[in-house]
Amino acid sequence: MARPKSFNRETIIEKSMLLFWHQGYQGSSMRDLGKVTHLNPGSLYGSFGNKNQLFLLALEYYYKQLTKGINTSLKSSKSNNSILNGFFQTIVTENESSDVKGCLLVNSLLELANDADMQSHIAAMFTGIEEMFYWVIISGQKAGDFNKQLDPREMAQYLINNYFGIRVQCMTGQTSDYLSNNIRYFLQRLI
Amino acid sequence: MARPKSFNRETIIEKSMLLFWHQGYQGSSMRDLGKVTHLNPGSLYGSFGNKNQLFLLALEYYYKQLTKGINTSLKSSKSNNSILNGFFQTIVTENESSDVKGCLLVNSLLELANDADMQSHIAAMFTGIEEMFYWVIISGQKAGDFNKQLDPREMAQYLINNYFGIRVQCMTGQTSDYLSNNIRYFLQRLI
DNA sequence: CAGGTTTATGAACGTTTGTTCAATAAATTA
DNA sequence: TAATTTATTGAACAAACGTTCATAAACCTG
Repeated sequence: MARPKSFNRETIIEKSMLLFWHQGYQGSSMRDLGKVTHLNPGSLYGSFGNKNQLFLLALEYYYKQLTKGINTSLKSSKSNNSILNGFFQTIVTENESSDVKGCLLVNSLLELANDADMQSHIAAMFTGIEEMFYWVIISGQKAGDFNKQLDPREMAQYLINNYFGIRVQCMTGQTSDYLSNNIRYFLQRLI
Repeated sequence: MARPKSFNRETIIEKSMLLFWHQGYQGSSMRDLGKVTHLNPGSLYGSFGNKNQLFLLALEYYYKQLTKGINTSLKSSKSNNSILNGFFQTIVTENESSDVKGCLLVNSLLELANDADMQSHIAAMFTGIEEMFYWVIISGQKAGDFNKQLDPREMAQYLINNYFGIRVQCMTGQTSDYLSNNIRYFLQRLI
């Protein structure tokens, strides 16, 4: 295969993802991406096609990272409302430590609202998150962690709605206490 | 004052607002704005300064339109949960009829996350909306429309959170039924 | 109608954008 | 070592960006 590539593909995707997350799609130029990845235009285009394709890889990478935590929690023996609590508290902690940037999926959904292809990709990821919530709730209702009178599908949609809300609130510069309080409040309404 | 302007200032701001709402800040070029307003660059710059200032006027205009409905409802004799219902149902109806575009304030908050000046402008508007919710709740608790055991400030923050959620969901192409169901569900939790 | 003042026009400016490509470098294979 | 294949480099491209400005047009005042 002649000369091998001088970089790790996933590392480049991660660095690109972080820039897109921080600056948005339109706010991240190919020159910016070149700087953070230490790659020249030719290498970026040669290996990733174009800006749009690199962005899709970044979205996919972000989605995997986001859902990794809750998916491993699901297989553990933790109580189901502590799983949800952990998921949302991670968001608060992350928001505290790093520069403000919310959720890459939500940001991108709103920024690229007129790109049908992008929309369907992101919508599918949100369905994945809702499904994750759904199974936590189903298992939580069996274990007695959540109110059994409420419809689990509606509860999952309620959680997605509040997930979006919290992610937007992260962008308004609210304190961690404020966010935690919000989370405690809407989670409490499922018990 | 010599030659008078050939356009109505507010009309231009409204048309610009609609474009920004539809295409985002970065997605709306000065040439696009020129087209929808039927104004040449010189006129736009002469009367509105630059793109950034025109955008701030558009935000302000949008905010006034958004809060107009609920503010007049507040002075009417309608029951307080029907005021909230009306507010959210208007969003669903609007989402149904027009092209998808969510909430200009939320969209802009996420798109321009690194612009501190913009952030503080938008954050102030959100505070305004929360305050609106707060007074509906206070008056609703007195009238027996809402649960008196719950803290009104927390309830208002809960509403803002779900407002953000619904506005994001509007962008995912959900049906009106889905959105209405979501709204019914989170409003129900205040009773 | 003449003089003065403001507005409208649209070509043009310097940047920046996403992207391409010929030239060079570094590996593998024979 | 020579031939071949693939990767890296960075200058260059056309298009689009926000913005400016000299000119022309239109109104008000006297």
